Amino acid sequence: MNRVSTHSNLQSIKVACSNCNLRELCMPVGLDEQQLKRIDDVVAVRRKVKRGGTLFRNGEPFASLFAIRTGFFKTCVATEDGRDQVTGFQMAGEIIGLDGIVNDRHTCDAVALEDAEVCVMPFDRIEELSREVTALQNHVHKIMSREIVREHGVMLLLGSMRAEERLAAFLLNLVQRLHARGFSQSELVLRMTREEIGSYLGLKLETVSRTFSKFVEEGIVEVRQRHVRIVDTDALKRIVNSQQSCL
Amino acid sequence: MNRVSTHSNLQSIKVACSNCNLRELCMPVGLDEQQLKRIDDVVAVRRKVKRGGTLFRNGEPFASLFAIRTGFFKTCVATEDGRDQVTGFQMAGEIIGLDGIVNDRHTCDAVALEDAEVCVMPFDRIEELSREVTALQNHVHKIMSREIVREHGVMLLLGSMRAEERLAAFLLNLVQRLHARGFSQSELVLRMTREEIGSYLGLKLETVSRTFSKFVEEGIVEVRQRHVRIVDTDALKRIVNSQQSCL
DNA sequence: CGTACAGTTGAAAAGCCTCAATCGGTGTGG
DNA sequence: CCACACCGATTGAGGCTTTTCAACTGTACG
Repeated sequence: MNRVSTHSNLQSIKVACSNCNLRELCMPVGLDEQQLKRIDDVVAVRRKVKRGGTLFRNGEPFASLFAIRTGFFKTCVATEDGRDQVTGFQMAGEIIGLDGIVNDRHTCDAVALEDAEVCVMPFDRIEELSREVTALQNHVHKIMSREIVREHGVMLLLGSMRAEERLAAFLLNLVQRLHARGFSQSELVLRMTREEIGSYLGLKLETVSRTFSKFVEEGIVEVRQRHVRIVDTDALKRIVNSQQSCL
Repeated sequence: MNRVSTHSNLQSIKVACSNCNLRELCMPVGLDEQQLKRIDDVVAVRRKVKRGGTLFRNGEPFASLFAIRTGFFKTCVATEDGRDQVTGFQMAGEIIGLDGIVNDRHTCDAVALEDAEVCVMPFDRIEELSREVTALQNHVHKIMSREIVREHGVMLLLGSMRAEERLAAFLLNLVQRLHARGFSQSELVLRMTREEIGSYLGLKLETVSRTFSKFVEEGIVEVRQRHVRIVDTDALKRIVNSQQSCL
């Protein structure tokens, strides 16, 4: 099932971006041999996180960015009064921890939704090397900018979409990212609960569940627990761009 | 009224961060004489934008970041179907345009809500110089990370707060940022319409208006058009951290 | 096999939105 | 200088979406 399952159980194995099959996702392209070698040195160690475990927590000192090798994470922020908000779901090849740079402390929690392994990239090493390798510098900037743009999209979703539109947009986004990683365009396994989906989408879990049921009734998707099969992708796309645009 | 109103009308005046009174807001601190000089060279020109004018638009090629010298901006994203979402309000000393880095095109509009002037900072120059001046490199990273963290906060607001909490959080945030720029802690002039506030907060303009009225009734603020005087800051803070936390 | 937890579904309530009318300031032209 | 128009803001009434509370079902795991 998992395309990227060729990792060793040994922590001590030589970690090398240069022959990592996820390189195209988290590293810059078009590097020469020598630059690749140097980038290998950035990734010092890998780290495993069990399902339910945290990669980092709000308030912890920030030292490294993490590239996800396998597994699935959520990041969430919380207020003092206990309310919390999922700010994103991250999968293989994505970079996590950018929030910690500004104050040298993490400002959210990163929780593994399934057993995961990440590449630890000490941020001072990244800064050091990106002073010398222009492509890496540019890449770091693009990754951060991409995260800003992604969050703009979430703000649009939270600020102006109704429940059906939110869930449709969510499913399309997930399946698109999974497809980019070699998975199906129409089938996916949700790694998160209805409550976590709801938190991300600004909805209560009951509303998420009801909206799923509605999609099923309308023949747009098939749902069996966390297994989702998208039957009518175009219908989902139409829902996202609806906005009762009969004007 | 405007603390930073000593700008010249001439475009050709020597632009220098080294003696800009906003330097502490947009540039790194602790630079030596020589580094300051070099940073002066990053800011090539200034640009004026009239009220209602755009600094950049969605789809336009990205080349520069902009540091706001005077004036007030909003940034907004839009869907094809015409719905749009204000993603932020920016004031003097803040950096705008980070969204453009990832695809070399801007992905949102930046609109001046009052006559404004910005420092144009070509991004390739920034990258070039930040390879040599570590403090600048670090600063750029922190600015981007700060934006990511800010957006996390907006997501929390949009995803889990009710109208009163959103408006209270909004007012507290605005007045805090204005205070950091030498303005009053309790009085402010809104540069945006109720509709723009609503768009940012995921509410309709009528709801914003009603919520203002409610705050007035409760003696928390005084409102005369866009002039707002915060009478009871603690009450606003209590509203933000409410979450019917009688648990 | 039973317990715990995730998910579903129903009914009622709350909150926000929509539509509509009105008010108030600002700016313009007669 | 006043009348009018325009735009932003306010307020009311009714409707719709989502939430809340509750009961119940299904699945996973010891």
